[in-house]
Amino acid sequence: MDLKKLASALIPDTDLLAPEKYEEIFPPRTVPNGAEVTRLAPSPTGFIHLGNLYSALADERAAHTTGGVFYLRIEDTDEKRKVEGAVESVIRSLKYFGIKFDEGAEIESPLNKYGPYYQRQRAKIYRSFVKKLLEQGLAYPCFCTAEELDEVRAKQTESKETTGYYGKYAKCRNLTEEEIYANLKAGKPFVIRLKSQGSIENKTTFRDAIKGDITVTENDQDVVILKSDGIPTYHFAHAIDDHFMRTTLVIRGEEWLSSLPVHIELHKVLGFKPPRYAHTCSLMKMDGGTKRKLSKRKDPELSLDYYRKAGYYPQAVVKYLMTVLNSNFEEWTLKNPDGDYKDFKFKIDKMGKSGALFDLDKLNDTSKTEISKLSAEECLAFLKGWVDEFGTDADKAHFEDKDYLIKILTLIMGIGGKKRRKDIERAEQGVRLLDYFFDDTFNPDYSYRFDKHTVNTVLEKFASVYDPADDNSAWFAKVKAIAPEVGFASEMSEYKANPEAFKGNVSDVAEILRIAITGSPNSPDLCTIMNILGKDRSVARLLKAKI
RNA sequence: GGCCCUGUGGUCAAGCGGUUAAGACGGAGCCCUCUCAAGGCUCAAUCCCGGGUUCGAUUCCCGGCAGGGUCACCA
Repeated sequence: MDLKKLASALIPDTDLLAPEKYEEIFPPRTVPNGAEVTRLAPSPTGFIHLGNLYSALADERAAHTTGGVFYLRIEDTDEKRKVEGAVESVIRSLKYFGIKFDEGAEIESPLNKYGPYYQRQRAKIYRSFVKKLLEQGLAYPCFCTAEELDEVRAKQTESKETTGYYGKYAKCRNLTEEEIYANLKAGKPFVIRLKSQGSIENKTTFRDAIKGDITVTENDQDVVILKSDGIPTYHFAHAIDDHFMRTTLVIRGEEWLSSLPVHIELHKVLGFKPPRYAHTCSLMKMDGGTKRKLSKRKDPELSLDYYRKAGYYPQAVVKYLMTVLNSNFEEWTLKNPDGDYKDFKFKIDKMGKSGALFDLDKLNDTSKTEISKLSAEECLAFLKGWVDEFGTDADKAHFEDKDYLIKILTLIMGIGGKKRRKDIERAEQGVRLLDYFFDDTFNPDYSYRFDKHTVNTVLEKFASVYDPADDNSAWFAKVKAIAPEVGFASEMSEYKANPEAFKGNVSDVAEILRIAITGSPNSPDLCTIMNILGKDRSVARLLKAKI
């Protein structure tokens, strides 16, 4: 068979570059020794999720802790999946979490020398290599229809054989020259398949950067490398792109592990040295007693928008992910509470080998801790950012008064005190903590644990003696002074020694006042709250709260 | 089902043949305290099972079992 002629008939393009040319066009990168070149290669579905962020963070850290390059490539080989604006959305979302690319699709950079970074725009490159494989007899056209393939698969499943296009099932593998040209003449659509040289009898070990040594069986499937629309499949594009973009470390989800044999064979037939691979485990979730992979259809928490809407502090999400990525990160954080996570020595081989259950409690704790380290101004800026996008009209109006909010936040965050408070976990919840400082959102629940007389006496008495000029101890002295008037103990020690003798104690007096002022039995320092509210509003609230 | 990956407290996990089996989150309790939050202290809780190898296995080997992934002209 004249393979050269066949290759030209199948790939009639007249403007293809010789495959060897690409080695010159995309020369090895000049990066320091040991530097990793990594990439994030999403398909442009527009849905960027936690798994992408997780992977992107690993890529970004692997590249930047070694002085390497992290780039963005768009895997748009599947026309059906394309969504408008998806690429910008990926970049924007990752940027929100502090992850930036050095080069790639839609990235302004002088480094963009290995593009184009959209696979559809790389069709010529792929086709040049497919043609070469055809000429070498390492690939062949296949005219099987989807129906035929389905039929074969059904039969294989029924007889419990391995499904796929291989061995005796590879019908088109041995088509004669006449048959091929006849099919071509008849205008039948075709795909190009790899003529696999492997056998499942041969097993080798392969070193994965995360999983360590794994057993791989040679590929014997005649996988499709070029689809009938002339665009390559993921497998083929991966081999070509990661070779010519000079990727050193391919970090991807472990769902790719099973197609590793295909990728190894592809690199082999193309004459490329494979990159190193790191297969990460998936983020899992507990569902009805068993673990399962986080799913974008079922789990809203997989979407990054979920975290933005809930108002998680972006850096906290990143830090949480870092603890999942490298468990010794947490220990490092404890030693370097104010350290930049970028100073941590990320190691790809420290990544966990088993799928981690996504731990919302831990994320919450991380977010709370991160927010507690902010200055009042930083916290205000963060909350305002959330309010601008997701807040109510009342929230937006409240956020006009910057000075007032700074006072409130200084109190809520415990700034100036011995220890920071950790009341704000997320913006969505933190903004609600502000409600009682504004009359329009003050929504008290006057459920007192004491009788009418006691409550009203406390309220009236305190309203009459309250003076905003009082410092904390003067304020508290007044609270204590009221206690005996309603039969409460004014000293805790006194009460504890003889609880039967009193109806209550100072803390109960404070509770009544607190409910009146804030609408809730729990709050930060009441004296300061009243001070922030001012005398008129404080007194008004005390009197309004009578029953 | 075939193939591959994984298996230490409720969760994330250190651990690389001999340890009282770290730490963090969560839980319980105590202290502090005008409540809450924070903080401090304390406690409970783990090596999937069965065989080997070995003086000794959580660590090594084999076999089960369990969980996960994957079997497309999707990535």
